Amino acid sequence: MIARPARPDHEPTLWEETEDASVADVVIGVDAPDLLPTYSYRIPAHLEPLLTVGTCVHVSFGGRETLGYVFALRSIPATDPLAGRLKDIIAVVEDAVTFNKEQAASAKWISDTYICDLASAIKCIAPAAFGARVVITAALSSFEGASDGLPINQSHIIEILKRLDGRAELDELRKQAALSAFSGSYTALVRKGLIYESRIVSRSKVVSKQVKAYALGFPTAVQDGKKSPAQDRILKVLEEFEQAGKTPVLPEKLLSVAQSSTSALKALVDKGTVVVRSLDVRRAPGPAPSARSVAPKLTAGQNRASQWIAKQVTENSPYSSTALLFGVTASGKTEVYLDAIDRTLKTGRSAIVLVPEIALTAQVVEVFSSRFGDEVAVLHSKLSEGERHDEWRRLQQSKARIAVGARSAVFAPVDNIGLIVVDEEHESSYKQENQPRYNARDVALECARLNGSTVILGSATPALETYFSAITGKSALLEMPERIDNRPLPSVELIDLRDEMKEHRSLFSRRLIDGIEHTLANGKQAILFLNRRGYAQFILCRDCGYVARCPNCAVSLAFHSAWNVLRCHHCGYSRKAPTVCPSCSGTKIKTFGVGTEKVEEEVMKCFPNARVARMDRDTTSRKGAHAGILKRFRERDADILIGTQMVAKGLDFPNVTLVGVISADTSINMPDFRAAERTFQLLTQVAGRAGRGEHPGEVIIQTFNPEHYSLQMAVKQDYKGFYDQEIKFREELKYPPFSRFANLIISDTDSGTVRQQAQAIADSFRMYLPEEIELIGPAPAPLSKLRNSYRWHIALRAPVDVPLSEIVRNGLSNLTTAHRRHVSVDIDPQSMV
DNA sequence: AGCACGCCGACT
DNA sequence: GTCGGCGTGCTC
Repeated sequence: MIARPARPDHEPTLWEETEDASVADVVIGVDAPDLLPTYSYRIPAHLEPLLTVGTCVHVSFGGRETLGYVFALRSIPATDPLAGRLKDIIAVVEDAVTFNKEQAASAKWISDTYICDLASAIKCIAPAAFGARVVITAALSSFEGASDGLPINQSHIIEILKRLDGRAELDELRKQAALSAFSGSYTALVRKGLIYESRIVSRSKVVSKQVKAYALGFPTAVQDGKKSPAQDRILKVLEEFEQAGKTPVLPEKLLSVAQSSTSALKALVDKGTVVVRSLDVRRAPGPAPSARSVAPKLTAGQNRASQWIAKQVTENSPYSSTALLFGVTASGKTEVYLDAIDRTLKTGRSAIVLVPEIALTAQVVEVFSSRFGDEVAVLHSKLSEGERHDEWRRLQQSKARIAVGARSAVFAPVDNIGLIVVDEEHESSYKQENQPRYNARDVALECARLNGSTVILGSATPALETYFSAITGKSALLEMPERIDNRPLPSVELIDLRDEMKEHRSLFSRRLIDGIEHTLANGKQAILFLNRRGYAQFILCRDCGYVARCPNCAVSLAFHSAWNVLRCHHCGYSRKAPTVCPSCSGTKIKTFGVGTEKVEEEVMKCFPNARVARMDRDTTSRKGAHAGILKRFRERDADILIGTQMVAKGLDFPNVTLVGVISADTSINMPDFRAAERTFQLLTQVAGRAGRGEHPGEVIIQTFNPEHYSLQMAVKQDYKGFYDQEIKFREELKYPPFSRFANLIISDTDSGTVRQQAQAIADSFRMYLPEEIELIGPAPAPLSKLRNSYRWHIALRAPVDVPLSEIVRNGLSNLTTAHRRHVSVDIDPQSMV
């Protein structure tokens, strides 16, 4: 692709004064702060037919050349002051991975709402798009006498280029020349014609995987008369596939159906009777779907919900609507999703299904694939580049119309979205914890508004905000209060550890030990839940009180026995665990605060015959590890599954009759207004893993806070009881849903500077903040040092009806650029940590 | 982020 | 005069 130089200062002609100019607003793909969201370029007439929203274009920008993405197309009057200063689009880059019109609107919404630049929002939607680069190659026009009589820097560049055989990529040349003022001298050489440039667009390295596949060649007129039954069988099979429109055929498939060998196939290829073609194959994440399942008869509750949804996706389409599907655990929400998707596909539209954990995607995908086959595509962060590329392309080309995945699947490249399902909508994992800090549930609602789609928010324990919306009429409320087959909810029992500890000091109360013994004796399975990984929360020297702390973060190091290391759960720092105290050389080092590793050790000690599986971040880091552990447990190769919150959500194991919560106190004591809600949700969810089959389940929760209302309500599994109490507290203290928060995090490598900055930023905000917005702080952030940065924070609390993001954005723009660089914003934070 | 532009001192 | 060093501000 050769660039034509854009006219720097073109003179307006009469024609241009009377005609409007076609321009494209382009998002520039360079990583730079303080840029406008888009820059406008003139569209040369010959490129006009190629441009739509999302098209990748090659443009000149700020003296450089980069790629950008068309965000909007419009025409501007010749009288517009910009009109005379616009550059032309240099070229169109075809077949680039991009976004559609609705996604462009989503990106705008994300950048406005969560306060990030448009380019980062687009990076969420089309991450692969930014893999492409403009590569400029510089070549010497002539070797002879090229550098005679030139300024020293210019001849230096020429000499370097000669050494590189007269030709090099510009970046390489710049590096080799090692000149501080490279650009000036280089452009002078280009101007003089001593160096000429050529440009290509380098694409992302991920491409489709192609394999050999076979089809019939020209009509089989040539008969050599010889008998070759194997070849005949191959030809017969190929004819059948051809008629069904399913050629070319993969060799494994062809040979297994035809009962032939490769030699027979090879002979046919040599004769030309069969031809080889290449075929894109899907690098499928996970196993192929098992046999197709059929829709079971819906229960009364499922049916009521499905009827309402059916009405939305068929009659009300394309108007957007939202329903909270409030169904107790094991009430069969998945079946309602399947029914809704089926109806959506029948209207010719597509669907997105969000699940909160990667651990759950495999199970959900399995269920969905067995109903919808290849229509299902999977998207989550643990896919390989190739798998992601393939799934992405299948969705983009509408070969698959159901996208299933974690948070980022809300950006699945599907056209004409009819339905978005957000399963376990209350989960905090839908919130991205780095910039842009979007909540996929809220993005889904906005996306549905833009596409005119129906949204189903499913949960047994809805977020307070969601239930509040439903009962105040902002969305529909579909209730399913009964479990499938009217199975009873599990019985839940609280164990008061204060009493227990007086007589029996152990990780497991006597009641829990009894429970596990019974479960094992009956050939059933148990899940033990503890929301802390590692062996111990920290180690302490009994002689001098030394505690190993992270050098980069303000936290203690956790002890992991499997690797015998101390590890920081925030930054990943790790070092060998000491045997003697580094401070006093004492040997009485003790562990405190139990984690899942310790639970595993104790279980093996107390129940030596039980087969144990453990699932937490440490055992699931390897690709496919989730699926492996769950498969082992499902196939009853393990009796007890120990895990962190990944075992609490959505898993469906009919043989589990006992759930033990080792300690309910970790989440209840969090310094956060959502601590009670989190605790209630987590306990109710984990309790819901018990008794999903024919046998009733029981749940044993150990705690030092048995009176706390979130535990009391979890025992009764009474969401509405919990809601009534919690909503009063929220209203009294003006917490969401009666207000909205924005959290400003100020960070700096120096602890003194960060305090001053936080103070100055708070002062600046106070000057501009409308009266109804309350500024809380500044104060050191609960996690006051993270990855070697000291952190302070400022909380802003606003009434629900003010445009919070806009106000915060104004506040930020009034800061000095030095201050601005140290602030990161979290709109609607999930926690203030 | 990069790159142009402008002002300034050093050297032909 | 001309070159190159570095600070500032803009990028359709």
